[in-house]
Amino acid sequence: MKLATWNVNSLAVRLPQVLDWLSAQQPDALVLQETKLTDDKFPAAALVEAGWQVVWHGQKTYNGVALISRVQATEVVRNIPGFDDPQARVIAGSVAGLRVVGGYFPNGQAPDSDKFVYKLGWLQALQDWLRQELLQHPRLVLMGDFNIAPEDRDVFDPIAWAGQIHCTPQERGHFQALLGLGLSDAFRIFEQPPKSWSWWDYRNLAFRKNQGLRIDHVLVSQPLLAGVTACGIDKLPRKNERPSDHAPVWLTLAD
DNA sequence: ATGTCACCTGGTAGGTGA
Repeated sequence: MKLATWNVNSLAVRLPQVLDWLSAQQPDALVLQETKLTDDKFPAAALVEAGWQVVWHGQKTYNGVALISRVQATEVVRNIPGFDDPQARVIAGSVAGLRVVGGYFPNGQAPDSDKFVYKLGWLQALQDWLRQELLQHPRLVLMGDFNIAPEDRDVFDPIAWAGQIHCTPQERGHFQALLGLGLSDAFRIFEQPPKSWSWWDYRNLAFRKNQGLRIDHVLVSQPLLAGVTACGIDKLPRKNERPSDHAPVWLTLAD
């Protein structure tokens, strides 16, 4: 079984690349972030035509998430239950015996900004919800654009980024709190090449210089841990014409 | 190098967010 997450930075622009990637990789589920489409503009027909099922949760201009799967997702949840959020950042559904939670975590902009306050509140609400969700659905995968680099080895220049957004102790504390729920960072189950990133700024020739961050993650619950067979970052789409600034992160599980 | 990209409003650019 294969699962993946990809921040596409506008599905209107990246739909052809998503269709190509689905065709090549044949995942059981792919969660998208930053679709940047209202629900009425979502390209469901094109995905269904290609043989996929999809549920989505969007808004105007910003954010927006989707869950694409070979089998129709059930028990679909949009946003964090009980957390009143005007921003479309979460979609969850049950696929092939797994609870799949896709999230576009707030960026936070800067540690002294209002957006950072929102980010921390959102992270707390996510944690509180997932604690309950794991009781209902022990076989759970949380994946998406976390906008958190968990450790210094996830940052191309940890000295320059120390205390900056994505790297603050508060954000990293929240990441650890998610692990404390019994989740594991699938990427770190395996030996990985050093300087593995999932995002490279469009500016500064960052991809060419491999100056990036690992901020897109796949976390698996304890009952799934022993069945994880591989996890990686697919840099190929980042080399496309008109790429997203993020690369897909994928996971394989024994059936 | 504050060097890009995507989207909005409202207009043939400027602002916002990432």
